[in-house]
Amino acid sequence: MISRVESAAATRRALLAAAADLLDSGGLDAVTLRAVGARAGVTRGAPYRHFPDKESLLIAVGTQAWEMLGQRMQALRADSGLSPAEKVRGGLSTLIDIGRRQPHLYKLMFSNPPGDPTALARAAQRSQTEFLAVVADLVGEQEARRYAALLISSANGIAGMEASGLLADPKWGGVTAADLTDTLVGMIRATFL
Amino acid sequence: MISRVESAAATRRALLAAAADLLDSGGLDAVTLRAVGARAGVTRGAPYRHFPDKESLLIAVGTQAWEMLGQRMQALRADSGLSPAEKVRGGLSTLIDIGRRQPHLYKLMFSNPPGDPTALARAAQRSQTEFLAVVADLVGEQEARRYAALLISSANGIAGMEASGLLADPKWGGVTAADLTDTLVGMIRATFL
DNA sequence: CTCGAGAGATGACAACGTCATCTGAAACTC
DNA sequence: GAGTTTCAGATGACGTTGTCATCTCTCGAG
Repeated sequence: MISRVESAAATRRALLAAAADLLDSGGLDAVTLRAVGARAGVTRGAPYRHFPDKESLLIAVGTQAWEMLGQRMQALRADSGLSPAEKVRGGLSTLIDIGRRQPHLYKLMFSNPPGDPTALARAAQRSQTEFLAVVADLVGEQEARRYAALLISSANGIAGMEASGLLADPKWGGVTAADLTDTLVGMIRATFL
Repeated sequence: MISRVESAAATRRALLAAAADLLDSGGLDAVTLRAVGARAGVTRGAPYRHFPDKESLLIAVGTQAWEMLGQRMQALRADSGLSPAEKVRGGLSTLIDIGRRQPHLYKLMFSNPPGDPTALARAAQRSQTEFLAVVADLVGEQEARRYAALLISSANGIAGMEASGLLADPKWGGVTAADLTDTLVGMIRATFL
């Protein structure tokens, strides 16, 4: 038997999953409270029992994504079979892969909401901390913060360029996101050798 | 006396200016066709005489911004008082400055519309070509395309991180967008010396 | 002078986010 | 176990939005 609080929690999860699905398949415009409710098996008003408004629901979806990324970053850092450079490259690739596979979710993760300007930074905490530690192994504690910020920013930009189709321009000679990541990590490594 | 076509063109310009103003001050949500019309001195239906739909209006605003950036890039390239490295740095700073001063416009410039996936790439053509030439002066024709793509992507990412407030996190030790740009250009220069 | 074209105004419609209110069942009190 | 509280969900309504069909009026060509 399912208790009332269990059922409520299940609905909340269903709403989050529905919103994430709709975001993936149809973009932000497809995420309407009515559609989310319908996909979760409830009506349009039900989400208001779990989230104060639509923006909060989207923040929750983005936070969920950041948390999963944080776990992957931690696993990457803990992987003893990889060199520091490989870990850095892996971290960047992980981020860029989200941008490629789930461009709308990715955009959500980096678009901070007007209502709560700190929501993103809070959600991104763990991912960034893990990545910072990985970078420190490569470039040392002294310069870690600057280079970690640069690397995350660059990876973010590469993913964004790819998502908006700007990288596909023949002007760039068919360069891929992976090429740019390699170039970047190569430059970092050359700088610290 | 103003002719009819002149007045129509003036309305079109007024609509574009109104949309850009509203975007700057209140973000994308503030750009409603009714508000744009009101600010341009017409009613809500008038924009449909100049743009097929709202998305087209926004594309036009973004295209305008890309064109102005293209002009600035050209002027930068033509400036004989700057070294190649300074030109590259200037180009990146110009882009990042737009991100800082007009974050909503900046986001629009890099957010590819569902209706016309090639609109952005077309609008960005000139800016990218100019920047490509500047980069070629620094790293040579051979590697110019890859590094230009990397630099634009990175600048884009830096601007995005700054705009979403993720750079302000104390974790990064108070690093600024300018710091990251300098670090990036410094690495490029070191690689090609 | 006539008339077609086109810019703008206006009314209407469906979809949206949101709120107030209602309903019913689970959970708690005695 | 009966009565009461609580809360997830359903429903109706409202204001706003993008968009379309239709109407008006004025400018410019013939």
